[in-house]
Amino acid sequence: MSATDKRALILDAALQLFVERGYHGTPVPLIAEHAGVGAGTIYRYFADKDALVNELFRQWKLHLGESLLLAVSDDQPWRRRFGRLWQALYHFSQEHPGAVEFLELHQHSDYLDDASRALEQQMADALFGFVAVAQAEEAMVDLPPAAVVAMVYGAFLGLLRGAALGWVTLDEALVAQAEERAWALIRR
Amino acid sequence: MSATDKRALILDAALQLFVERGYHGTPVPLIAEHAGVGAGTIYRYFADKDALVNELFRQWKLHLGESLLLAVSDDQPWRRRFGRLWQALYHFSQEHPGAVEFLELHQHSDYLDDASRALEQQMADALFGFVAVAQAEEAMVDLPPAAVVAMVYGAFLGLLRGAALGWVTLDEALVAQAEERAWALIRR
DNA sequence: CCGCGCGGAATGAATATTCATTCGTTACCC
DNA sequence: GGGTAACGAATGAATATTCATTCCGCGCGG
Repeated sequence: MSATDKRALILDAALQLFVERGYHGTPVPLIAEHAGVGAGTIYRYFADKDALVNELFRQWKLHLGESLLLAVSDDQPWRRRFGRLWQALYHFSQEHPGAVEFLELHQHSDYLDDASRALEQQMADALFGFVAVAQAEEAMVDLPPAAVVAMVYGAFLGLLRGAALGWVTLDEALVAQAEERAWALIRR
Repeated sequence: MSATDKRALILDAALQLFVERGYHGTPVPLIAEHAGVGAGTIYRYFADKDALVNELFRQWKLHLGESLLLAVSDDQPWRRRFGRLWQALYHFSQEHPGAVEFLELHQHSDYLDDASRALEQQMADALFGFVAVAQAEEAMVDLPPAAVVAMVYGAFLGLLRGAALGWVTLDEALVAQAEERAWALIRR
């Protein structure tokens, strides 16, 4: 097993546990156990628990950000670009279970460092920019871009949360219907 | 100072700290300090930290649930009933800062007891029922009621979160515009 | 080929710290 | 003065982190 494998095992175990129990609710030795490594091994790869969670945050924030920006970058009608964004969000959440939820965990984030916060701001600004351009072309409702992003992203997170609680079953059909409604939310 | 005052001080301090730092991230002595009481005093009013957080949860869940159901109970057109619901949510979040955020903290809730979970289910079912009736009268889009609630509530929480992060400024005007858009999300 | 020895990786028990909870004492009210 | 409420230092359990030791793979000499 290569070193990078072990590092990835630790990050994967931490992701799952942080989502299930929160950062402060997850003891480091439990992460080690789930990753199948010794507790000390974690400290060969990460300076401390804070460094681990920040690296996890940046990794997934970057990955998700890239996926969303890629989805939106084509030169297409706005309705279609929005559809690609919504679908990208859905597929990302299915391919990487827990990652989106983890990224949203961080209201409670004494532990996020400056680099992580800067990255979050950067990703947010990119989305705000997307909305601003659509508004300039009169394709999107004229609210503050941040409010548009907040409502759409919030609606999607609500669905994820409902799925996690067993209130709804997310499948292609429901997500497609939800996409229609989310578009109705923001179309001009 | 009466005993109930002290109890309320503890609950208020705990609410604020749990929202800022999460349950596991908040030491009991810190709650005591913020409440202006001794650490031991907390244990005169609550059996342990778990009992405290569960009581807090039930108190606010019940309070919010009552406000929302009251808003929706009038015999009015559906658009108007929805508007009252949305406004009730907004005013509640402004009058009781942190309470709505706190209630949403509890994905990570090893610590919620059966009574708290039952109450949450009950409140959710009441909202689902409201949606189901509106759907039966063909006033609301035909998604699973839980999905409708999840998206609308999610959109509102997104705005709250955006406000907390300084991305948007919530005021009457913005909330009214957002209400329009949220209605567009769910109207038939 | 085989076995020996070296260096880095991994380990997990031991340590230091943090935290929930207790309890002996003090302060206050009637 | 007796009883109740409050306090916060003390206690023990839980947790993050360290570190002395073991393990493992590889090269080299016989």
